[in-house]
Amino acid sequence: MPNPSPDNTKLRSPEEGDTRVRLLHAAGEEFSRVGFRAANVRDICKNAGANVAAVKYHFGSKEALYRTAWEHAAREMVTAEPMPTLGPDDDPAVVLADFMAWFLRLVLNENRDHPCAGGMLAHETVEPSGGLDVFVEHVAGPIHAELRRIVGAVLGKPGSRKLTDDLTNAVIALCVNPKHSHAILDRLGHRPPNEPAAIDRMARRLAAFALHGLIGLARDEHKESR
Amino acid sequence: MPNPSPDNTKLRSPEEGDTRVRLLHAAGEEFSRVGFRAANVRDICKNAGANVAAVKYHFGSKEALYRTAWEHAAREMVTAEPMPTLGPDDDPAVVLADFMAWFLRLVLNENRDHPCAGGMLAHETVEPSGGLDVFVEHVAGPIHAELRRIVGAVLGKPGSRKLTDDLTNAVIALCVNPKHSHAILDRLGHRPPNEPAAIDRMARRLAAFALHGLIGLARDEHKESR
DNA sequence: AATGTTTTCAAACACACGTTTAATTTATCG
DNA sequence: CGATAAATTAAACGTGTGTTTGAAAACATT
Repeated sequence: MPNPSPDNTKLRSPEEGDTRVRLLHAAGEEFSRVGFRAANVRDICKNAGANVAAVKYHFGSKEALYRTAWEHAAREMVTAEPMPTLGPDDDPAVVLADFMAWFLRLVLNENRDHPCAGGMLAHETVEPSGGLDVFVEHVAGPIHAELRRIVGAVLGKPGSRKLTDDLTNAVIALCVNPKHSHAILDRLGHRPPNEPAAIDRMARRLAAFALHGLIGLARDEHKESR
Repeated sequence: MPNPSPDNTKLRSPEEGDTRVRLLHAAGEEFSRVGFRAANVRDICKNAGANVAAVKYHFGSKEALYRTAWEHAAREMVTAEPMPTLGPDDDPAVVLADFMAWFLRLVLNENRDHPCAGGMLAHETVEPSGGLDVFVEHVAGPIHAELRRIVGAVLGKPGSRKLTDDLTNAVIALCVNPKHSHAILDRLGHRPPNEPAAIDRMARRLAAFALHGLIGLARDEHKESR
């Protein structure tokens, strides 16, 4: 048996698997930067100050290392900051604004609590190689579900399923696009913000935009149906 | 001199460079599917019914082939259907809706006039390798500029630069996200539409959403400033 | 037909990269 | 200390892949 540290994902004690942890860090950075396929095991090991064979010894293969890095990243993303949820007495409009600000921070504020997840996700979206399932189950799924509830509450009366879905996705689009289209926006001279204050300003704007859109649309539907 | 067909990009006569054209087609498909790095010259040549050496002979290298395929794709994207523009007597709201419908068709309706551009763009966004510059100059740039004019007109009074930029990007986000997040939406059970009718329905919804958002925000600004 | 040019082809080259091996060092423990 | 296990290392292996070569085929021109 080549892998004598059979634990699942995270380091147990801060000491165990020193090189294992370093490898996981370096791997996260590299996978996040260039994606699974383009990532280079030798480079990862060099950055981790480890030998090439270490990845086989500690993880088994490049792919296993990738999966582990993904679990790591997904967990970081979820635990970094709690997701706002809609309580029974909350004003849906306020919660929506909070939610969008939180979401935008999650997406844009890459350098802090979850340095790899964003980049890994971007690559995984375009070139799925397994990590997406982990991500959807632990991150995207819960986010989507809660946001859908909030959007539904803002819309008021039930409304069609498809409409709520489309609008939920629209709100997501607003928050996610600044990151997704980063490379293009850059070349167009509109670099997305990265300091918390600027992110918050943008979030407020987008929330206002979304709110007006949602309640306006709800009014239209209502008018139409009577 | 190894490349005796020195024309810039497109086929002149339907006969010239038969294998050259076949190569360009196959390359477009493959690059669109898996991106530059993961694309395989041998596979491309096999699908084109050409020899491996053909890519060197006709284009010079894999990278040159990629650039040529990109120019091809960008041109297809631009010429497929004319972009709606805002004339002096047009209603900005109507033009915005038209524009968004056009944009959404451009993005989602992959299988028709520009089968490769969408996929190539997606990969290029995540892993830039040169094609992005071509794309931004010929496609993204003009689209962004015109949409910015339209958004400005909908907003009415000048308004801050940054606000107009953010909102332009917001509208773009609404149109582009269904494609970008395709893999995730799929796993969540919300497959984006691909038949023209469904695309149009979605476009109308998103346009209404955006319109309410824009004029609502413009009202807020106005109120705030007096 | 002869000659020169353009195009195609099978084979091989060169190198990057994931993986593996076998030996060496380091840690653990009776 | 000495023995067993764990961890690390340098070197090599095998394969995938972009590129190149040199010759043959197809084509054009006189």
